[in-house]
Amino acid sequence: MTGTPPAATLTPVFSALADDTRWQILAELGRAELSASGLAAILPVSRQAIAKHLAVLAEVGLVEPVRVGREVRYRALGARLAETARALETIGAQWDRRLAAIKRLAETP
Amino acid sequence: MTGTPPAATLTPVFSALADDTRWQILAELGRAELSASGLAAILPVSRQAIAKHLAVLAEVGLVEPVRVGREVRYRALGARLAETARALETIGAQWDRRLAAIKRLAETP
DNA sequence: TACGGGTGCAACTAGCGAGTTGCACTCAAG
DNA sequence: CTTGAGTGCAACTCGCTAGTTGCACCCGTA
Repeated sequence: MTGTPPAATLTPVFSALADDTRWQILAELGRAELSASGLAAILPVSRQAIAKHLAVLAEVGLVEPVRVGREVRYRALGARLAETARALETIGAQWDRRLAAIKRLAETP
Repeated sequence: MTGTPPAATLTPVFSALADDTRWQILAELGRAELSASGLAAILPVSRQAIAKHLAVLAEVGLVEPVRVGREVRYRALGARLAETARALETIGAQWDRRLAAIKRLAETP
Protein backbone atom coordinates (compact mmCIF):
# COMPACT_ATOMS: atom_id res chain seq x y z
CA MET A 1 0.00 0.00 0.00
CA THR A 2 3.02 2.22 0.31
CA GLY A 3 3.67 1.89 -3.37
CA THR A 4 3.64 5.34 -4.91
CA PRO A 5 1.34 7.75 -3.07
CA PRO A 6 1.25 10.94 -5.13
CA ALA A 7 1.86 13.36 -2.28
CA ALA A 8 -0.04 12.37 0.85
CA THR A 9 1.45 14.95 3.15
CA LEU A 10 4.62 16.83 2.50
CA THR A 11 5.79 16.96 6.10
CA PRO A 12 7.42 13.49 6.00
CA VAL A 13 9.38 14.49 2.92
CA PHE A 14 10.75 17.55 4.69
CA SER A 15 11.50 15.43 7.72
CA ALA A 16 13.50 13.13 5.46
CA LEU A 17 15.33 16.08 3.94
CA ALA A 18 16.09 17.66 7.31
CA ASP A 19 19.19 15.57 7.93
CA ASP A 20 22.72 16.27 6.73
CA THR A 21 23.72 12.63 6.51
CA ARG A 22 20.74 11.91 4.29
CA TRP A 23 21.73 14.79 2.03
CA GLN A 24 25.21 13.34 1.75
CA ILE A 25 23.64 10.04 0.80
CA LEU A 26 21.43 11.73 -1.75
CA ALA A 27 24.42 13.58 -3.18
CA GLU A 28 26.29 10.32 -3.66
CA LEU A 29 23.27 8.57 -5.14
CA GLY A 30 22.78 11.51 -7.47
CA ARG A 31 26.26 10.82 -8.77
CA ALA A 32 25.94 7.05 -9.06
CA GLU A 33 23.80 4.17 -7.84
CA LEU A 34 25.31 2.64 -4.71
CA SER A 35 24.50 -0.02 -2.14
CA ALA A 36 24.40 0.52 1.61
CA SER A 37 27.85 -1.04 1.92
CA GLY A 38 29.16 1.10 -0.89
CA LEU A 39 27.88 4.22 0.81
CA ALA A 40 29.32 3.10 4.14
CA ALA A 41 32.73 2.90 2.46
CA ILE A 42 32.44 6.59 1.58
CA LEU A 43 30.52 8.22 4.38
CA PRO A 44 31.72 8.29 7.99
CA VAL A 45 28.81 6.32 9.42
CA SER A 46 28.08 2.65 9.87
CA ARG A 47 26.33 0.57 7.24
CA GLN A 48 23.26 0.04 9.42
CA ALA A 49 22.85 3.75 10.00
CA ILE A 50 22.93 4.24 6.24
CA ALA A 51 20.46 1.40 5.79
CA LYS A 52 18.05 3.19 8.13
CA HIS A 53 18.47 6.43 6.22
CA LEU A 54 17.84 4.64 2.95
CA ALA A 55 14.67 3.15 4.40
CA VAL A 56 13.48 6.62 5.37
CA LEU A 57 14.29 8.03 1.96
CA ALA A 58 12.62 5.12 0.19
CA GLU A 59 9.55 5.49 2.39
CA VAL A 60 8.89 8.98 1.05
CA GLY A 61 9.85 8.06 -2.50
CA LEU A 62 13.12 9.96 -2.73
CA VAL A 63 15.15 6.85 -3.58
CA GLU A 64 14.38 3.48 -5.12
CA PRO A 65 16.06 0.10 -4.50
CA VAL A 66 17.55 -1.75 -7.47
CA ARG A 67 18.75 -5.34 -7.12
CA VAL A 68 22.10 -5.92 -8.82
CA GLY A 69 23.36 -9.45 -8.29
CA ARG A 70 23.30 -10.07 -4.57
CA GLU A 71 23.49 -6.43 -3.60
CA VAL A 72 20.78 -3.78 -3.39
CA ARG A 73 21.74 -0.49 -4.93
CA TYR A 74 19.73 2.69 -4.57
CA ARG A 75 18.80 5.28 -7.13
CA ALA A 76 17.89 8.91 -6.45
CA LEU A 77 14.47 9.89 -7.81
CA GLY A 78 14.12 13.48 -8.94
CA ALA A 79 10.38 13.22 -9.48
CA ARG A 80 9.51 13.49 -5.80
CA LEU A 81 11.78 16.49 -5.41
CA ALA A 82 10.18 18.26 -8.34
CA GLU A 83 6.75 17.45 -6.96
CA THR A 84 7.64 18.91 -3.57
CA ALA A 85 9.17 21.96 -5.23
CA ARG A 86 5.95 22.69 -7.07
CA ALA A 87 3.93 22.41 -3.88
CA LEU A 88 6.23 24.88 -2.14
CA GLU A 89 6.10 27.31 -4.99
CA THR A 90 2.31 27.26 -4.99
CA ILE A 91 2.04 27.91 -1.28
CA GLY A 92 4.60 30.69 -1.33
CA ALA A 93 2.86 32.34 -4.25
CA GLN A 94 -0.39 32.33 -2.29
CA TRP A 95 1.22 34.16 0.61
CA ASP A 96 2.76 36.78 -1.58
CA ARG A 97 -0.47 37.20 -3.50
CA ARG A 98 -2.35 37.94 -0.31
CA LEU A 99 0.28 40.43 0.75
CA ALA A 100 0.15 42.18 -2.61
CA ALA A 101 -3.62 42.44 -2.37
CA ILE A 102 -3.40 44.04 1.06
CA LYS A 103 -0.79 46.47 -0.13
CA ARG A 104 -2.91 47.42 -3.10
CA LEU A 105 -5.91 47.93 -0.84
CA ALA A 106 -3.91 50.17 1.47
CA GLU A 107 -2.81 52.37 -1.38
CA THR A 108 -6.36 52.90 -2.59
CA PRO A 109 -7.44 56.54 -1.95
CA MET B 1 24.30 39.64 11.00
CA THR B 2 21.48 37.21 10.50
CA GLY B 3 19.68 39.77 8.42
CA THR B 4 18.88 38.22 5.08
CA PRO B 5 21.30 35.50 4.07
CA PRO B 6 20.36 34.42 0.56
CA ALA B 7 20.33 30.68 1.17
CA ALA B 8 23.17 29.53 3.40
CA THR B 9 22.24 25.87 3.63
CA LEU B 10 18.86 24.45 2.89
CA THR B 11 18.86 21.80 5.59
CA PRO B 12 17.71 24.21 8.34
CA VAL B 13 14.80 25.27 6.17
CA PHE B 14 13.68 21.68 5.78
CA SER B 15 14.17 21.14 9.46
CA ALA B 16 11.87 24.09 10.08
CA LEU B 17 9.30 22.70 7.65
CA ALA B 18 9.43 19.20 9.12
CA ASP B 19 6.94 19.95 11.88
CA ASP B 20 3.16 19.83 11.70
CA THR B 21 2.62 22.55 14.28
CA ARG B 22 4.85 24.91 12.33
CA TRP B 23 2.85 24.18 9.20
CA GLN B 24 -0.33 25.04 11.06
CA ILE B 25 1.29 28.29 12.12
CA LEU B 26 2.37 29.01 8.57
CA ALA B 27 -1.12 28.25 7.31
CA GLU B 28 -2.61 30.76 9.75
CA LEU B 29 0.00 33.38 8.95
CA GLY B 30 -0.64 32.83 5.28
CA ARG B 31 -4.23 33.80 5.94
CA ALA B 32 -3.52 36.81 8.15
CA GLU B 33 -0.75 38.35 10.22
CA LEU B 34 -1.01 37.22 13.83
CA SER B 35 0.90 37.54 17.09
CA ALA B 36 2.07 34.65 19.24
CA SER B 37 -0.87 35.19 21.58
CA GLY B 38 -3.26 35.34 18.66
CA LEU B 39 -1.94 32.06 17.34
CA ALA B 40 -2.13 30.49 20.78
CA ALA B 41 -5.83 31.36 20.85
CA ILE B 42 -6.33 29.29 17.71
CA LEU B 43 -3.87 26.43 17.90
CA PRO B 44 -3.90 23.82 20.68
CA VAL B 45 -0.44 24.64 22.03
CA SER B 46 0.86 27.11 24.55
CA ARG B 47 1.98 30.60 23.62
CA GLN B 48 5.61 29.85 24.49
CA ALA B 49 5.68 26.82 22.26
CA ILE B 50 4.40 28.97 19.43
CA ALA B 51 6.96 31.64 20.26
CA LYS B 52 9.71 29.05 19.88
CA HIS B 53 8.30 27.92 16.57
CA LEU B 54 8.12 31.50 15.36
CA ALA B 55 11.75 31.98 16.35
CA VAL B 56 12.72 28.94 14.31
CA LEU B 57 10.71 30.09 11.32
CA ALA B 58 12.12 33.61 11.53
CA GLU B 59 15.64 32.22 11.81
CA VAL B 60 15.40 30.64 8.38
CA GLY B 61 13.51 33.56 6.89
CA LEU B 62 10.12 31.93 6.48
CA VAL B 63 8.35 34.55 8.62
CA GLU B 64 9.03 38.14 9.56
CA PRO B 65 8.09 40.01 12.76
CA VAL B 66 6.01 43.17 12.43
CA ARG B 67 5.45 45.46 15.43
CA VAL B 68 1.84 46.61 15.70
CA GLY B 69 1.28 48.72 18.78
CA ARG B 70 2.62 46.68 21.68
CA GLU B 71 2.26 43.33 20.03
CA VAL B 72 4.51 41.56 17.56
CA ARG B 73 2.69 40.06 14.63
CA TYR B 74 4.28 37.73 12.15
CA ARG B 75 4.01 37.65 8.38
CA ALA B 76 4.62 34.63 6.15
CA LEU B 77 7.27 35.20 3.51
CA GLY B 78 6.79 33.37 0.24
CA ALA B 79 10.17 34.35 -1.11
CA ARG B 80 12.09 31.81 0.93
CA LEU B 81 9.71 29.07 -0.08
CA ALA B 82 10.09 29.89 -3.74
CA GLU B 83 13.85 30.00 -3.33
CA THR B 84 13.87 26.57 -1.72
CA ALA B 85 11.55 25.23 -4.38
CA ARG B 86 13.92 26.30 -7.11
CA ALA B 87 16.85 24.64 -5.37
CA LEU B 88 14.92 21.39 -5.12
CA GLU B 89 13.85 21.51 -8.71
CA THR B 90 17.45 22.02 -9.85
CA ILE B 91 18.77 19.10 -7.84
CA GLY B 92 16.01 16.77 -8.95
CA ALA B 93 16.55 17.71 -12.53
CA GLN B 94 20.23 16.85 -12.20
CA TRP B 95 19.40 13.38 -10.95
CA ASP B 96 16.95 12.68 -13.70
CA ARG B 97 19.34 14.08 -16.28
CA ARG B 98 22.05 11.66 -15.20
CA LEU B 99 19.59 8.76 -15.32
CA ALA B 100 18.49 9.72 -18.80
CA ALA B 101 22.10 9.87 -19.96
CA ILE B 102 22.76 6.38 -18.63
CA LYS B 103 19.65 5.05 -20.27
CA ARG B 104 20.62 6.60 -23.56
CA LEU B 105 24.09 5.12 -23.26
CA ALA B 106 22.68 1.66 -22.58
CA GLU B 107 20.51 1.78 -25.66
CA THR B 108 23.42 2.66 -27.92
CA PRO B 109 24.24 -0.31 -30.20
C1' DT C 1 30.66 -27.49 -1.41
C1' DA C 2 32.83 -24.11 1.26
C1' DC C 3 33.56 -19.41 1.64
C1' DG C 4 32.67 -14.64 2.33
C1' DG C 5 30.78 -10.26 1.03
C1' DG C 6 26.17 -8.27 1.47
C1' DT C 7 21.98 -7.76 3.74
C1' DG C 8 18.58 -7.64 7.52
C1' DC C 9 16.85 -7.73 12.38
C1' DA C 10 17.28 -6.53 17.26
C1' DA C 11 18.69 -4.26 21.50
C1' DC C 12 20.79 -0.36 23.41
C1' DT C 13 22.56 4.53 24.21
C1' DA C 14 22.80 9.54 23.70
C1' DG C 15 21.20 13.78 22.40
C1' DC C 16 18.12 16.91 20.27
C1' DG C 17 13.61 19.00 19.99
C1' DA C 18 8.72 19.90 21.16
C1' DG C 19 6.01 21.06 24.84
C1' DT C 20 4.92 22.62 29.44
C1' DT C 21 4.77 25.69 33.67
C1' DG C 22 6.30 29.65 36.23
C1' DC C 23 7.94 34.21 36.76
C1' DA C 24 9.47 38.91 35.57
C1' DC C 25 9.28 42.89 32.63
C1' DT C 26 7.33 46.40 29.51
C1' DC C 27 4.40 49.58 27.66
C1' DA C 28 0.05 51.25 25.52
C1' DA C 29 -4.56 52.40 27.23
C1' DG C 30 -7.92 53.57 30.72
C1' DC D 1 -0.80 56.63 37.81
C1' DT D 2 -2.46 52.20 37.58
C1' DT D 3 -3.57 48.19 35.22
C1' DG D 4 -3.27 44.21 32.48
C1' DA D 5 -2.45 42.28 28.06
C1' DG D 6 1.56 40.92 25.54
C1' DT D 7 6.11 39.49 25.50
C1' DG D 8 10.50 37.27 26.89
C1' DC D 9 13.58 34.20 29.67
C1' DA D 10 14.51 29.95 32.26
C1' DA D 11 14.17 25.34 34.04
C1' DC D 12 12.19 20.95 33.45
C1' DT D 13 10.01 16.62 31.30
C1' DC D 14 9.42 13.37 27.63
C1' DG D 15 9.47 11.20 23.26
C1' DC D 16 11.70 10.55 18.96
C1' DT D 17 15.66 9.73 16.19
C1' DA D 18 20.46 9.13 14.73
C1' DG D 19 24.00 6.20 15.76
C1' DT D 20 26.23 2.12 17.54
C1' DT D 21 27.34 -3.00 18.17
C1' DG D 22 26.24 -7.83 17.72
C1' DC D 23 24.36 -11.68 15.49
C1' DA D 24 21.98 -14.52 11.95
C1' DC D 25 21.02 -15.43 7.23
C1' DC D 26 21.32 -15.53 2.29
C1' DC D 27 23.40 -16.37 -2.06
C1' DG D 28 26.77 -15.69 -5.78
C1' DT D 29 31.39 -17.26 -6.75
C1' DA D 30 35.76 -19.64 -6.65
